Amino acid sequence: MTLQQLRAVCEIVANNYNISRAAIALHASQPAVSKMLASLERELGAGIFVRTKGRLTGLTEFGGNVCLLARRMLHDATSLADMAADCFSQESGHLRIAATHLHARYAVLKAVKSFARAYPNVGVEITQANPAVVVELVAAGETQLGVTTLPNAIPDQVLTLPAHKVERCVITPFAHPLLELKKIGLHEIVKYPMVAYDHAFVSGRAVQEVFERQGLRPRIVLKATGADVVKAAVVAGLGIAIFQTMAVDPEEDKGLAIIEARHLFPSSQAHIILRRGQYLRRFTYDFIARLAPEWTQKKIEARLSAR
Amino acid sequence: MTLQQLRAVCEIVANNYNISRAAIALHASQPAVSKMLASLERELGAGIFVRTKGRLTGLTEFGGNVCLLARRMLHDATSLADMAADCFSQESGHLRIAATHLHARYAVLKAVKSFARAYPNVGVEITQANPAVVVELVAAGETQLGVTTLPNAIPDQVLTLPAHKVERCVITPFAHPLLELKKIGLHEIVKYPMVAYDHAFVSGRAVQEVFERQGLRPRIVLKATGADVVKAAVVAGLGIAIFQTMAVDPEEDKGLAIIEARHLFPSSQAHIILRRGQYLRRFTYDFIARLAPEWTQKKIEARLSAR
DNA sequence: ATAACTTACGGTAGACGTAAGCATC
DNA sequence: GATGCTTACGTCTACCGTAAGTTAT
Repeated sequence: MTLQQLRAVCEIVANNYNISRAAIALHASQPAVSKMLASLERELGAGIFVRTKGRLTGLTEFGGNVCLLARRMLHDATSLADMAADCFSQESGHLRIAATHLHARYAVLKAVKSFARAYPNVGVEITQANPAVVVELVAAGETQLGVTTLPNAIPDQVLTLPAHKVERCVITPFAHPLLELKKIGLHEIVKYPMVAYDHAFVSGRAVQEVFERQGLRPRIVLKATGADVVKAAVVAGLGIAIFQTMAVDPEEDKGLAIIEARHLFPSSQAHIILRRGQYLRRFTYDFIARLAPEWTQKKIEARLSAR
Repeated sequence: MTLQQLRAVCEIVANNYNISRAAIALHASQPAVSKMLASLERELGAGIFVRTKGRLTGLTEFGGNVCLLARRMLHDATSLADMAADCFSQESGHLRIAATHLHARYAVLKAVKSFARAYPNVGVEITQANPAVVVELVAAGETQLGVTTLPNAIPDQVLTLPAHKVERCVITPFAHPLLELKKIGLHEIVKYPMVAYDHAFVSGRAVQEVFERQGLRPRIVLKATGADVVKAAVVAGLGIAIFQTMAVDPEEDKGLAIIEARHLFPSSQAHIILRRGQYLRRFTYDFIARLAPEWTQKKIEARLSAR
């Protein structure tokens, strides 16, 4: 039994039972992967994949178990390599992060800025995805950490550390009637035309529900999917918008006025997602500290070992 | 990184940092093992063992972590092989059991008798050891299961399933005055000379403490370390003895009379010891069922996955 | 015809064992 | 000198890639 053979099995599964694609992912020729699989199945004396009409179409029951154990073994192998890298030069390697668009754009990017200066030899990769996929990527070990609001289902392979809160505010052009008020409420906001996130976005839906619960129907003049588009629309005077406070900066966003509205809209909690049993490089802990200073290495290790 | 390299590391540790012995255990030449280690350390770029004066004397901090992960990976590998063997022919393989002397001699041996008939191609090995070592052997994966009373410390790698109780009785030669009594008590027993287990044995000490607590001092005419010696001494009329009920059989032990005494002496609990995360062959479950019918495969799997 | 897996075959890297070399006790 | 690890070297396996073969869409 070889780690390479197990790698082949996992990669074949990850590529929809297509040996050719798996071969590409493994930087190997297609027959080589075919033989890795064949030799492993011969050694174990049991089929791992279901073959129909000369193609792989699925895992046998046994194959499913193989896959689970193989994944764990391969994760352990990378943990070993990571640990080793930490022993001498802790300053080179790769840090892969999965995050939802907003966190990637602001919280993560801000942390990366200072991190990249401190670790010039660490390559940082940010993958954008929705919350469920972020968690999956971390669970699969594709990325060392994730930053997202929590999706509905959380596999027990991952650990979630609450980080910063996402508060909401109202953004308006300069010189808007709302700016005159001492304290704003939903009824004032709904008087003015509004630029909104598309429904598909979690934050968009959360805001919409607040209005619905009060029986209010804001007049949406534009729906957009990008934060920058929404901002530009507000600056252009198309309407006001409900926005994540973290996503707007008085310095950068000239032409925008910000009205705190955390009392009106639910704040959501950003979480850092880690994979249980994954060895984290020192610089990964450092990165997390830049993202959420309250999560020191000691605290994280305590959480990882507990339960 | 190769599984073989990891095997070498673990075996070197298991053999007191002696590469030569590890080589023998691995059925390989000594230079081969030396090179496995060297190539692994070179690949990882970090020392695993502490070398002083040209010899290995211990693990580095990193090496300790390597060892832990390596062990898990190798366990996973054997689990894979075991699972595979279960897929087609579930009737050949090896079953290794660690047990204390008494359980090995009676409970385990009895189960092995019928098991061996059912699985002629499964080789059974019984290792005798004291409770602490039994648990260690299971924790290390050296044996699939252990049968013993619980030692003081139980590592969390193992799972303990309560099995049969060990009750005590009084054995006497035929035609002994005690046999006339309807119900016996400590005060009656202490009147007669006694053959006893050596103090060193847990069961010997447990019995002795019962008398001491009552301020009674039985007259010990012989101390012996083997159950068979004690029995023979009783038959010979040297005295009576307190014995584990399971260790005496009216059929086999001619010349002995048995008086139940479970109300006088504490009964101890035998436990089946399993390693968490270890894949158990079907025949292993079958063996456990012969040992303790209440522990079905389903119940065991539930316990293994819980916590 | 194309996509996809397997078989065939030749080259090469690396793994292993024997033998020799060094160090320590 | 005995024990124990490393280096050196020759052999040989087995792994990999190229290329051809087979089968289903």
